[in-house]
Amino acid sequence: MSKKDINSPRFDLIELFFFAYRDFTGDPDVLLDELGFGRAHHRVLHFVHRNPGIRVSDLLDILKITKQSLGRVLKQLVDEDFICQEPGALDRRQRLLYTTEKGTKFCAQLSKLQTQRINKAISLMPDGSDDIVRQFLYLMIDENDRSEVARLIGKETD
Amino acid sequence: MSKKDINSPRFDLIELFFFAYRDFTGDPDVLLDELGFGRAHHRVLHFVHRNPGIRVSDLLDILKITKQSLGRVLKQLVDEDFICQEPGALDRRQRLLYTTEKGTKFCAQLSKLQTQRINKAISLMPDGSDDIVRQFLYLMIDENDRSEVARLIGKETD
DNA sequence: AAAATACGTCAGTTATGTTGACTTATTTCG
DNA sequence: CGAAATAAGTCAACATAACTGACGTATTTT
Repeated sequence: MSKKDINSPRFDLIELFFFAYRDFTGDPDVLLDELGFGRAHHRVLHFVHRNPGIRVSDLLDILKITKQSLGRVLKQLVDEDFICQEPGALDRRQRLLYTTEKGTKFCAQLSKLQTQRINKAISLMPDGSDDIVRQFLYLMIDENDRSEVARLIGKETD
Repeated sequence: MSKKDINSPRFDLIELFFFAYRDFTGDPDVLLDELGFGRAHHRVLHFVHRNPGIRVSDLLDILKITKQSLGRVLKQLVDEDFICQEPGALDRRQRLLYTTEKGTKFCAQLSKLQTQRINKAISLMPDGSDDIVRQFLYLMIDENDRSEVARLIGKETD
């Protein structure tokens, strides 16, 4: 059996994933910090921006946190006019979530930073690499959740 | 200009990265929880295992956390016999860190879970995909830190 | 002998998550 | 119609893992 057989731990990929994700999430941290926000705010803002009119309970499903945790950061984002709430037209118990203009602009700033990092990386790689990377990240997700994620990211954005 | 030009935010990769990393780190959480440990313990244990005899200050550099934060989890890992400390032979101020047999075994369990997830994903992808993925993750790291990471992951493990 | 270094520790704070219990408004269903 | 279910919010208490700042101790360097 060879030294690097099928059961060898993939320390390289494990560690690269750790460092890459840390720096990837580190970019927005600076801007968030200036507004007194953290990563929790970023996640909420991002998924509201990407899913305008999302219900609170669906946002909880995506983020997999509790109502109370979400409540705290959501309240701050609403108070500081990054997110607004509208009662549902069909079901008025719902408080559908939207980013305000301020929220949308800030969100664009944050995703621009992350996109720049991604584009710089991809630009140094062979053609078609982005598809490979996309496929890898998709397959790293729990099998049960893949279809829901596919639905989420399948949105057109303009 | 096309609808998806060079400046379009890469929402798909941004979100895939988020979900993939969450599930990737979620695997070990179950085992860690049984021992009353968290992800902080995992990171410390992992990097000590991969860098036997590492100095505390070098571990701090890798993890980019404070001495006080490390101190808490390290103390628990030492108290519960997952990590041991030896005074440096040349400089006795140092407390060089090693995993105990117990720590080594537990570490192997954790990286096995993560390796399985990686191998399952890679096995469904074209040949050579792992090199592309490795390259991508490497290029996502801050340029300044890449050489140090390269040194870290370049280790032979058996 | 003094200064620098490696490490540890005490005290207090913050961000983000948790559980459990309860309220209010609204919709659904027998 | 009235009871039950649902969507959302809130209060309180707690856990984890990070942070800052200050200080102590052993050891090495200058």
